Amino acid sequence: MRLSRLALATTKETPADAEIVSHQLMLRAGMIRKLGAGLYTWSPLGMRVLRKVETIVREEMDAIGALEILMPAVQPAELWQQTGRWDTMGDLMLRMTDRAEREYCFGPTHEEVMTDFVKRDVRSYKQLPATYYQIQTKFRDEIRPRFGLMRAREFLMKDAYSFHMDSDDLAREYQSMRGAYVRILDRMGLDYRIVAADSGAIGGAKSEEFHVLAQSGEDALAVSSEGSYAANIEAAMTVPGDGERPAPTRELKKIDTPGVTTIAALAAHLDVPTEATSKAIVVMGEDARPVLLMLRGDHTLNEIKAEKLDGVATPLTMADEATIRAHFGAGPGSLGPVNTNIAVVADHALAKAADMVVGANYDGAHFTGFNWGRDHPEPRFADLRNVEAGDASPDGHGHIQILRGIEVGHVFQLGDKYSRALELSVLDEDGRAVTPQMGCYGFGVSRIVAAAIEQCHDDAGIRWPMAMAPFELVIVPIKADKSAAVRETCERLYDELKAAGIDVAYDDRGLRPGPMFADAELIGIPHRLVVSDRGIEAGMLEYRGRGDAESGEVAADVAAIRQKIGRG
RNA sequence: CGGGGCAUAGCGCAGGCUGGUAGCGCGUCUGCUUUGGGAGCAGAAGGUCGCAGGUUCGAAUCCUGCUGUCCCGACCA
Repeated sequence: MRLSRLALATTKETPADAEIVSHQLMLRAGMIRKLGAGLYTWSPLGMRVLRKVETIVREEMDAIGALEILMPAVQPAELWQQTGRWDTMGDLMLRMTDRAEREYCFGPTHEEVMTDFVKRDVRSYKQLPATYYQIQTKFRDEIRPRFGLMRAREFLMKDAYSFHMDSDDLAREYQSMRGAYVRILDRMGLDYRIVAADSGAIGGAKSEEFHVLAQSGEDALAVSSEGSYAANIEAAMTVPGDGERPAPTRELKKIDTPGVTTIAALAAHLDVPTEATSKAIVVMGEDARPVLLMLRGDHTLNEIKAEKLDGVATPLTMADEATIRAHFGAGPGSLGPVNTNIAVVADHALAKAADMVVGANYDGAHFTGFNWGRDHPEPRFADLRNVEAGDASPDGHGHIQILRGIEVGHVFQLGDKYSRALELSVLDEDGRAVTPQMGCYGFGVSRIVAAAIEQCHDDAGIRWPMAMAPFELVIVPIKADKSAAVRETCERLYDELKAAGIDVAYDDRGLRPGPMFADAELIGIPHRLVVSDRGIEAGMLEYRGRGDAESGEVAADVAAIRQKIGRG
């Protein structure tokens, strides 16, 4: 590609409304332009990157036998009503009405349409298993779109769906798809982790997420320092800990703690470490009565774990102050298990605690010397808290480290949630109707472009991994307008490199060297060749890799160049 | 949806308090000179100051409403 024809639109200045580096660099490099909140146009330069990602994804999907299709972006409401998601999706779904007042949505995902498609054609076990995928634009009306493409409302996603006669075959395909994702990310050369995940609103059993590691990542990942355990912090287990609970040594004693409503203030007031205190959180139960959740003072509640507790309302709802006062006689900050008949669920970390500090259910008072069994019946113990750095790893090897990640892929074993709701049924070998098991597998095509930049950039701009770069190599002429030799050498190299299958850019824009170098670095081309009279006289070109500190040389012929850039 | 910003030339910003000819930098265009890290000189184009009302002789500026957008929170592949 001749850069004079690419409509490059780079800028020196960083747009004011771009917060994270990938958003800033994509705007500066002219890869995308904002149309509205969470809506972006991809420029010719950006499209080159997007297409490279799509190509890798498509190749790996095809390689595991997934079949490409393309479903409508606009979907009738009826299908969504059948699975109940027309109501449960809420405002995330962009809804619209046609001229006949029929209701539609712009698809935020495609389980319903996919299942319906299979239902029309698949009748026999002989037609399964089958895996379909598409690369398509989704729209999710995010409450708060942000960070450019990282959390856009309209985005490009590869979504795949598989159908199976039984869960063993689903598990097999799940592993196959997981392997394809590993190969996709390996080919892209990104540093990533696979973590156990909560399956969230989509439902289903086993699920794992693929995260590109980056400091700006929105997700926290709990990863074992020595073992293989890795989980999204939302789903990461904590280890109960072993040993016996010490015997009580102190009497239950009420103490005045006026104005003390936070753990930090309580610990300071009593001159004890925060882990010697406890915190009480009141959530609504399934029967409209509240449930008291108790954690060690220095721990934080994992709301997903809390929501899954038997007896706790879904979605998790914090009790308001009026409800709390009605049941406890005190406000938040002084709550505890003593003298209540409210159901108590305590985190494992409190199971081995003795002589605890708990709220007294009187404003401005706490108890010290609280002991389970003696001062309150043994509560139900459960895993309620967020895992923290330094915790023992659940797999028994090493401790937990917290990493930040950007979720770019998610694989689920869905089970029969959608096939059952949409009455998909096929006949097995014995002629019995079976509801197929489904898997679904998402991959954020546009998001991974941003994620790659978050992981791969420097002060000068983007440092694409080779597989994602808009061009592999750029030819930069020096004083081309003065030197026929420079022009001829550039043209010859450009033609020969193209013929050799190298994705080469030729900067024929006639700019001064500075802007050409700056643009090449900003848009992140991995290899650069500089053609000048003084090099031509020596039969050499200047070569510099995007990450190199210094320029080197390479002979001015295609074989030498190919060797230099690892394409020999 | 709650809280907080912002909206003036293609981009980044000043001006606003104290109402009176709309400015700066970058970019763009023309000419000449330049050509190894975002050139110099000279000239030029480009703005219903987000929208709608109001106050006023007069509004970018003051008042009211609306819209858009960004940030924090809850939510989320």
